[in-house]
Amino acid sequence: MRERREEIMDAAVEIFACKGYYNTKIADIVEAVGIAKGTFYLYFKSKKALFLALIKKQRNFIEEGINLEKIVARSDDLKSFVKILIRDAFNIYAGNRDLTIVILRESVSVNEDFVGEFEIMDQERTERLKTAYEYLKEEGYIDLENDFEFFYYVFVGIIESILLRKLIMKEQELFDEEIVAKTANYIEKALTI
Amino acid sequence: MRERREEIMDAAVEIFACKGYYNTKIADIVEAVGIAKGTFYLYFKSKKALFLALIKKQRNFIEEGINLEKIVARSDDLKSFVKILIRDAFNIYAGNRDLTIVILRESVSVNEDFVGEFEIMDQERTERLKTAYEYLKEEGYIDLENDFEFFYYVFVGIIESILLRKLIMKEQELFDEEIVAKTANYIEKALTI
Amino acid sequence: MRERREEIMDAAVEIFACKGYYNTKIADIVEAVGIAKGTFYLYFKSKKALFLALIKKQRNFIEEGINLEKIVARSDDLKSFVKILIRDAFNIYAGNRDLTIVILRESVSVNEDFVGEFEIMDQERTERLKTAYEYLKEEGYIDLENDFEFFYYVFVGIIESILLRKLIMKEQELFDEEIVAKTANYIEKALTI
Amino acid sequence: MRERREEIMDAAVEIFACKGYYNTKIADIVEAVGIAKGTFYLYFKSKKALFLALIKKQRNFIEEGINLEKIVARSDDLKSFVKILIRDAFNIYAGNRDLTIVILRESVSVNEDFVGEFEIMDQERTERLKTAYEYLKEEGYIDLENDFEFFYYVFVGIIESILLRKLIMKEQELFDEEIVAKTANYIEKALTI
DNA sequence: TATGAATGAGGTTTCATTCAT
DNA sequence: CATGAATGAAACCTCATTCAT
Repeated sequence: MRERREEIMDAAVEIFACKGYYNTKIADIVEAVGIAKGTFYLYFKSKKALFLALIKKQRNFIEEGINLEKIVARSDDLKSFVKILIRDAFNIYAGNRDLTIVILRESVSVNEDFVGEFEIMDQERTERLKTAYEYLKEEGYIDLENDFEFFYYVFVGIIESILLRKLIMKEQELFDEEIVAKTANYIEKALTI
Repeated sequence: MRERREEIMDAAVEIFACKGYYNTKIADIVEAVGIAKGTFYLYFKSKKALFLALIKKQRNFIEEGINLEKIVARSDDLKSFVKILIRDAFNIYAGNRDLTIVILRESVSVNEDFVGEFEIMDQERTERLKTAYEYLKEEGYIDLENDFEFFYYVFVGIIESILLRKLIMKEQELFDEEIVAKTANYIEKALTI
Repeated sequence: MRERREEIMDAAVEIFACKGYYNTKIADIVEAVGIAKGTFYLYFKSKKALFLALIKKQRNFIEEGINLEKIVARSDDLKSFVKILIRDAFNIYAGNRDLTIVILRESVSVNEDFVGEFEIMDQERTERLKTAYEYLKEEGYIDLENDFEFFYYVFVGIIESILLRKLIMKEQELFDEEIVAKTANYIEKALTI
Repeated sequence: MRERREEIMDAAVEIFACKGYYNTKIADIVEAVGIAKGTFYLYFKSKKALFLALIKKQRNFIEEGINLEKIVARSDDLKSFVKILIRDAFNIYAGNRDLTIVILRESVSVNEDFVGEFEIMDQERTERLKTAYEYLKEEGYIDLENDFEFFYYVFVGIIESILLRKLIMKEQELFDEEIVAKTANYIEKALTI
């Protein structure tokens, strides 16, 4: 039997993705899981704690799914680097579609309860991108003129834009190789002189 | 004296931008304006109606502030077109910082009350971009291989990414000519072969 | 120009008849009259005061419209007495349909603000009926066994039952001579040995 | 322990009977029961829903308490028929004094939320009376001249008139055999040639 | 007289959380 | 571990009434 705690998180993610954090009631979640309200509080001390656990889960997925050293090892130029990075990223997101939707949406909206956590997530992403940026610069793959700020905007902006529209349309095969290639292509062009 | 209705909208925008839609109470708004609760309901029949009015306001700003025909008339190539478009867009957003934050954030989160309105806003943006896209293609400024889907992702993604980070840091001079130039430059490169 | 105060009362009666006392807002009334809210309070010190004025108005209609001495003078037996009384009553009610509906309905429902007034109205009616009852008994038109309590139930019950159904159906010619005759007939039979 | 839902209905009936629907607040009801406000909404989704449940309850009492076939079986003539019917009716009403008061009062007043339900109640009563009327006519107990409309007015009017006055005076032994006999007697006389 | 914007007490309803069983 | 009835603070909204103009 799967862990009760996991069960709750899965049900919550599905409902959060559909109705948003504020419009999801504890009653909705426990009904979906098939447990009593009191039981929920045996596993999470509050609704907020549940959401924090979801943020943590997504952070773990990303940490495990994106290994810059491996990507560096496998790539020969800017294009291949970007492509591998994007493929890895899309794999993580497609494999956790609802969780990704939830985190993406709520991180953009404002909730003082979570703002600190989302800042940490963003810092982690910034560090990963910075590492990548430094590597690409050292290798001469991107021009010295490029500053990190816009490197970040291009990467994050294009990917999040695609994620938001693709994930929500619940298509099968969201991120096939063609989309990966195209995305990588546009980002690479933006970053090349 | 400024219109009471405008006063309420302005106060609401400021608080929504800071605390989000759900965490903002009518009590917060009326306190900020310095009126009684009942007075609020003389001007808006509900909290939802207030928010719909804000969406409408932003739609009007955009409609008035972005005139593709004028941009076309003033531009000679892809670079200048993108630059003028971005300058206009940033001007609108910087001139209505809080409103832009509010709309941007809540449009990403999920609220069944507004989802229809945000879809309309997105359709309007899509149409504007489509017009631009067709123009650029006809003029031979962008390659025939470029499909509109990614044209949209690049434009919207990069701009929204910049907006979200810049607006929230409440700096003065958010969108000076240098940033406009840089943004235009990256987008233009992404869209050129 | 008709008296403003009368105008307000007339509009109020129409709306009260349609929506009931509690569901009628001062806003409804002033809108119907075409005056401002403040103006209402120049003529009535409160919603309650308006309703009390309506009760008073109905009491006056009844007092003016039903003259037992005249009825006695015109009648020869139980049947003719009852018939004249009922014709007079129906004339009053049909001539003030909405007001009658309002008073009838609210007198049955409970409102501690008006309960005293309605008790007075009922006492007045009881006294009128008692006078009639005594007269009929003296003349030997009704049997000695008949007690007043049931005399009252028969008269009031049958008439109110007819009123409630007839008035609400907004027919023309509600109380023609045939209905008067029938009503009188049934009441007369009930009261005869 | 009695069902919580029943407890709430009983308390509500008592207060509605005393103060009327509009003047009764949820706060009054929960205080009477000794529960918190939220608890009320575990059992009824709104004040309106509570009232609809009370209407339903009264309809059930009447349906269970008045069995025309049994009355027909037990009666030999108009007088006995009317007497049994009235005894049964008075028993129901006396056994649910407050509920009867509430339903009677609010059915006369106007509330668009319940008007449909009260129309159904009236239709059911009309059908019951129609059945009785047809039976009495077939048996030759009432004259052919009698039309149903006035049969209804006489029955309903006299009974409701008695109910309203007797119930509200909160006497013990409201409907003893003497009152039943008298009521039956007057109605029977009204319906006989 | 007349106005109508403003008031604020008071109503209904929601829902995260608790706790006795 | 599990339950689910109960809680009550806090939210949204209404509307009779006031008062400065």
